[in-house]
Amino acid sequence: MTATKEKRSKQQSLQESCLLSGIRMTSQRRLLASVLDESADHPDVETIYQRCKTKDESTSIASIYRSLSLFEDSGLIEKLDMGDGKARFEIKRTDHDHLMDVETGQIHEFKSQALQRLIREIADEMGFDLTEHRLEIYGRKQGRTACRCYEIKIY
Amino acid sequence: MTATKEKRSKQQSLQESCLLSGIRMTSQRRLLASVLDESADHPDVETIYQRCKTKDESTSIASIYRSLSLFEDSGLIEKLDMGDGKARFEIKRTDHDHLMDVETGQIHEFKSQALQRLIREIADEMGFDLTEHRLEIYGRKQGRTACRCYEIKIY
DNA sequence: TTAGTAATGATAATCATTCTCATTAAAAAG
DNA sequence: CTTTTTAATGAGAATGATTATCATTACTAA
Repeated sequence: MTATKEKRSKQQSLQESCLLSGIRMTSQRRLLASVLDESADHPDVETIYQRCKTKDESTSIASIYRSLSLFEDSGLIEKLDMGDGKARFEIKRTDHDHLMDVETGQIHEFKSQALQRLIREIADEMGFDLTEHRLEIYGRKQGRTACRCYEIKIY
Repeated sequence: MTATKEKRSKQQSLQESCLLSGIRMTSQRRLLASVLDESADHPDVETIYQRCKTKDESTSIASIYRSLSLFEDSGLIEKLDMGDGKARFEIKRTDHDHLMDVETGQIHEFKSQALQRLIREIADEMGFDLTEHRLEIYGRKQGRTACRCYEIKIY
């Protein structure tokens, strides 16, 4: 298990993947793909929209949603659910999962071959071919004391 | 790893857990807790609301949301995200996870000690104390052929 | 009982996402 | 390289799940 801190490898850009998937590439989709290619974090739709708008003022949020869905349906990007009501996206890499710091909200990526293998085995034992999985681990940094705010009543 | 098909064991009802957690129990919360106690499936909020309404016509959807959040914040129930926009709930049992049949949408539960252990280990290796985790496996029943609809072009 | 506080029901407000539709751009056909 | 056909876009309206507001009701603690 190794934490992955390095920036996304540009082995195959999302733009290229789109072409290989036979997705008709328009200037808007090219822009969106490039923004996602350059995002090493896990931006929500509004953030993605703003990043696109920086490069092309005429960007429409409707097209962002439409294209994100298209890319997702083609299996090129992945939707993350981090508890808040907002969808977050990243280029799909089936080789890693996420751990979220419950105190700071920071998202950490990690890879575990053992985990990937075990999940596949479980699906198999249940008579299913694994399509994909979604795992989010929530944790608190060790050595930091839990400090939720409790109301203290003084008598 | 064993699939759990039996109905929820009534070892400790949600109603009891609420009392132990110091939650003030009103008739509405008692009703909601009993409805969840009797639900062996993974109902969404609207369904939960309807089930409560059957037993008490005056039930308000606002209170359902409020009480579900309260129970969840107290760690007594768990919110599931199955891809559609609706939150689904079940009484929290940290000992099992879910596999979703991508064809039928049916949710299967399973237990895996190995998986629980591995997730805890991963968090630990990354310097975190595991708070909880959220795992959904998606799969296709073995022996069933994938049949997405492709447009076929005839020349 | 009687404050004082918290919970409820009804409904309005919010917010992420999806839909509509007129316009524009791309692909196919000539 | 125009014309025709089809798909994609932008703007904004519509939707639908969830949350907030507020007057009313039900607990709790003296």
